[in-house]
Amino acid sequence: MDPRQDRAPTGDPWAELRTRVASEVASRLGALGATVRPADLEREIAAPPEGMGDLAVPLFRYAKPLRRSPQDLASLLADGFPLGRELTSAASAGGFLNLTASVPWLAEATFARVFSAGDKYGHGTAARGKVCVEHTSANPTGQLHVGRSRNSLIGDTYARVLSAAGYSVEVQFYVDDIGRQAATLVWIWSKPGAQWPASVREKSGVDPDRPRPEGMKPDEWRGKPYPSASEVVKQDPEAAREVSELTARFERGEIPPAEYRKVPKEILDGVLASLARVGVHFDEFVWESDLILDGSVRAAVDRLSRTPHAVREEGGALAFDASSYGLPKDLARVMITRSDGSDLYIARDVAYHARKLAGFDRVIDVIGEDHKMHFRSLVALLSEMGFEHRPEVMHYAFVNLPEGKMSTRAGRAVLLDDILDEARERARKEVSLRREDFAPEEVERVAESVGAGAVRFHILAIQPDKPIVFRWEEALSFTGKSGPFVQYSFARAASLLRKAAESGQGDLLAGILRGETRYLPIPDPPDPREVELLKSLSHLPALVTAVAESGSVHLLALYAHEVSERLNTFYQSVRILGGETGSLAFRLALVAAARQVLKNVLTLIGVEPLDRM
RNA sequence: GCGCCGGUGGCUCAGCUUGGACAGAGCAGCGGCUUCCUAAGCCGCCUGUCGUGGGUUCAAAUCCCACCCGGCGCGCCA
Repeated sequence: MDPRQDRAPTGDPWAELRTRVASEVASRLGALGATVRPADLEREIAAPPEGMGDLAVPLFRYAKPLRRSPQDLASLLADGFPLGRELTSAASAGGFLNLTASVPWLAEATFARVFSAGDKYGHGTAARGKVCVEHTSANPTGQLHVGRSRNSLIGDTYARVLSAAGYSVEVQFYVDDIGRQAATLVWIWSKPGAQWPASVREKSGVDPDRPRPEGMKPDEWRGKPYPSASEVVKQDPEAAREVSELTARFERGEIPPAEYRKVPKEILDGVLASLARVGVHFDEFVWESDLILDGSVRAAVDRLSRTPHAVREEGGALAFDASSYGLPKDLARVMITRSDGSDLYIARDVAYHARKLAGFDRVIDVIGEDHKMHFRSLVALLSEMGFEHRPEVMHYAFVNLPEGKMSTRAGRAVLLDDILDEARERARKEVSLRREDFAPEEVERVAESVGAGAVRFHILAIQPDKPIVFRWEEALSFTGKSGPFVQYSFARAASLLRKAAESGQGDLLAGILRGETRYLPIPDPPDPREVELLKSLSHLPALVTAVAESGSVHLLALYAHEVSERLNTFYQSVRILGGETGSLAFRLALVAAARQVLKNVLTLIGVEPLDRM
């Protein structure tokens, strides 16, 4: 009989207790004459300051209607509060009812969930709907810089969290292969070298008649002529005409998609290779030009042109008056097509979102804050077309450099590839210094992983709303609040468990991992550092739920740091193997649970858990 | 000019949604810890008018208003 089958508990260890406390308090307040909804009260339950228990019920708002002081109410409630097996004390303090959880109960509740759910600990148990997360969607015009990759990291992490919360998630990359930018690059590369404008040849340093140089990524090589070519297109009307002609021919079906997309595809592949280094992957690529070729864009424009707020401009361009959708007056005119009848980006975006809304319960876009207005317009257009649910958006602020805005054209951008390479170099030095026992391949593997972990964690640990001023030294930190610190803590736990198995505790450990933790002897009193760690471990399920709700992915990184810190403090202060026999099982369980929690949260934030580093 | 977002110790950031108990971390600085489970660690010390001013409240970093500073945006680019 698998013990996991035996009433395997799931979810948040605290959930039931909170509900019980809320209903108890509500009924007691009710007896005093107040009308209190348990659900409201449950929401109000907070965490008291350290050392004052685990759950705090604020009583201030009930004081006035009951004509008693909050302090009185708290003492009244604390007196004879039913503790059961979960609670060890109920105390009144400054208008709060503070409840302290019993450590044996919490240990049992947490361990049972961690070990029965394993890699799924913290994940939601109910299946939710289908959600589409679109992120990155960078124009295929060259290498990704760290500003752009903030989009990828936030989007990727959010997708992981939604999936953990029970959604069926599809991650999409929208490839704009037909806008002016990509078209410019397709245009320049469609010409033999002899026809390249001199300025492009010079500035890009690319000879298109030669194959891609050894060791150069395709996104770098293919992207090199972009700034200068785009300059030419801006200056020279003939060049601009050629670009328009090229896209027009493609839209008429005169150029096979595979041929037209050759260059964008190569750039995309290069970008994807870089993103893969930081653990970012996609399920689906939607090529913008397909939406044109299959008629979706035309259908969307037709539909929009027949809506009451459609406006035909003087030159013949189609616009849309969005003032009734709450857009600021001077921004309310949204342009949909050009005077020459060609459609603008938003027209194609509407077609794309129409398709997504039809196929998913939730549609989430991760886009930069510079697109806020665009998104609002998009939502207005979709509503006008009659879509009932709206796409949701996660905006993030830009990553700037100390010397100003990041700009590839101004040569002021930090490329994702470059920061990752530098991170790997530094990690390699650290690893070789510390681990002389590692084979060269392992040094390499760990260095890549630690470097990527540092970069990924650094970007992710900051609230998306906050502009980041990017500094190399900070992004490459391997200590303190960093990815490698969390990886290190995980490796340390993993190492200890290996040692435990080697030193004759294999059976004990195997039992713990099978979830046989119900009658684990708990030290009495437990060390406060054991309790702090245990409490952190118990908080993952509630956190995942909250982040799935709010999109505050940075909280996961901060949580990973908190667990690591508490694990290290605990680890440093007590002896686990070869310590007091009475506490061995409990401490091993703590380490095993911490290892599992760190693994799960690292996976959520896309940093690789390393068994050795 | 208008709109949206940010402004918390020397630096980088949590906390603000749902006001509550002394505002928390990391880095930097200073001082300790390794015959012992990975020192990428641990312990201690130092540093704060929570941009400014007003308001609401028993209670404001958190809510409201005004202003200041920074970022982003403001119809035929994406």
